[in-house]
Amino acid sequence: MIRGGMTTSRTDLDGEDARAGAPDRRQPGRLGRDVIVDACIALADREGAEAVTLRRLGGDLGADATAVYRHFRSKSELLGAVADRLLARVLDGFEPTGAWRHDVHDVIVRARRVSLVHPALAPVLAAAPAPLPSVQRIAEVLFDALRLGGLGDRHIALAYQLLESYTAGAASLDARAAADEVNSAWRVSFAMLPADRFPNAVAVAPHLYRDDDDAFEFGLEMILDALEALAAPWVPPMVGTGGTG
Amino acid sequence: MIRGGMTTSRTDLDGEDARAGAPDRRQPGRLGRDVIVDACIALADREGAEAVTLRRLGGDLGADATAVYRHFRSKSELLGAVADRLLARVLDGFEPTGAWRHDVHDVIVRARRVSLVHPALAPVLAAAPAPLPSVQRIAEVLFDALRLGGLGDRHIALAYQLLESYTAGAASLDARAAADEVNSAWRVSFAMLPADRFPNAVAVAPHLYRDDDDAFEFGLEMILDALEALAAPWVPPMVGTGGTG
DNA sequence: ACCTGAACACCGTTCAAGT
DNA sequence: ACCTGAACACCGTTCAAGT
Repeated sequence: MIRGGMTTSRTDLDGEDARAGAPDRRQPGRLGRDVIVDACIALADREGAEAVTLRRLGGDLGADATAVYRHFRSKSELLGAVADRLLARVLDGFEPTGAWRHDVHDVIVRARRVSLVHPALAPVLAAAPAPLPSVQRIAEVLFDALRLGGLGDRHIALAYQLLESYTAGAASLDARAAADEVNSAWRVSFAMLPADRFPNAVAVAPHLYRDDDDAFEFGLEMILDALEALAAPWVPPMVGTGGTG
Repeated sequence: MIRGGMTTSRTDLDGEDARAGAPDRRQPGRLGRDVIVDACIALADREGAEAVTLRRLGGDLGADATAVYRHFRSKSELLGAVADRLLARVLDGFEPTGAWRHDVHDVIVRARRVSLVHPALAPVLAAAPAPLPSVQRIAEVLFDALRLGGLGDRHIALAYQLLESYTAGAASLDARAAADEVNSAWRVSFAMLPADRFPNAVAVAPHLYRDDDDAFEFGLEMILDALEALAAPWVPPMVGTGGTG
């Protein structure tokens, strides 16, 4: 039974925009949401996401494990605040150039980079009851670029969901390969299949799970190609000039 | 410390291909891998993936919670076997038509369908030390279709990873919206943003997170379009015939 | 050869009690 | 107003002991 009911829709997460003005008026070092979120990120960076337990966190903060409950309603609300803070970095220093394809590429690659460093992030985003403030800001930038690309509202929405799914999926699959030896284990596993029943797998294996960044880049370009063609299907045929690899 | 060392590469999972011949020579109803996997799936279908604990499973099987350890080295090995069994359904009744685009579409949609019913599946797949047997069979079918589409080995590998990422990402994002009220909560959240700072979000919101299947279909068609263009960039321009919606 | 049962080392969360 | 500490109801896993 969830307490449910009066959540209204003021996002429940208090985005607080990092807009200078007095982020936390307490003695420095005392608890407060920001300090807890900081400790969370530090702990995750230091020992991995699975080390983030309330007891460990309490230890790092010099407080009881349950002290966090004075500032967050649950662990998942805390993780939402953490994800929001991390995702805010995606747009740090981003300036739209007006070249829509370049801008979409840039934002997506930045988002992927953050997701790769914090693989536990994607599930938290998906589990949130409403889009995090930082996700909304990223989405707005992407919407804008896609509109500049010539897409209508409906296609913008669909294109955004495509980019979102691809980025989330790639990040969660690539996260596994952090050790990088997993990728080669998967590749070898395909390579060693019986060639009579798996002829294609054996042939393709050498190219499988090689460089995650290259593979992501390839997929992103495919998606951008398709979106470009969707916006401008009358593009001239370009006969004669060289094909692709 | 993982026991590590002599795993060699015989996949560690004993795919057992469901090839008729004596799947389990014990008294019917006695433990054995198959019976445990069955109970796992039944339990997950009945009460959701988070209900699958060894204690609950032991209860359902009329055995002690730790009895599973006589047949699986760990819970994650068990979940691997469960995922393998579920994914085997993807190719049930599939017959390649030779029309590559249709075949890829068909297999991906089937995979998505299975993933949607069992949202916990994707993380298990990604976490596996080697590709599950059923994943290898699905991959072989996709490789074959992509080759028919005119792609070379390297592009087949990259296209496969693109499809894999997209399908996994979409499934994990859509899984959240099982209740369907989450989708509209996200949509409303975008719609209610201040129009001056989020003009595009407000305009796009009505089309966002509408129908997961439609959105997935759109993205898949985009990807297939791009792959088709990659294989045959010399396609005639098709002037005059109607554009897209 | 297979299973049990107690135990270990953890979890997130609640709530009365402290200051 | 904020924090503590004990307690609750769980986890996955190990291992000696049973049959």
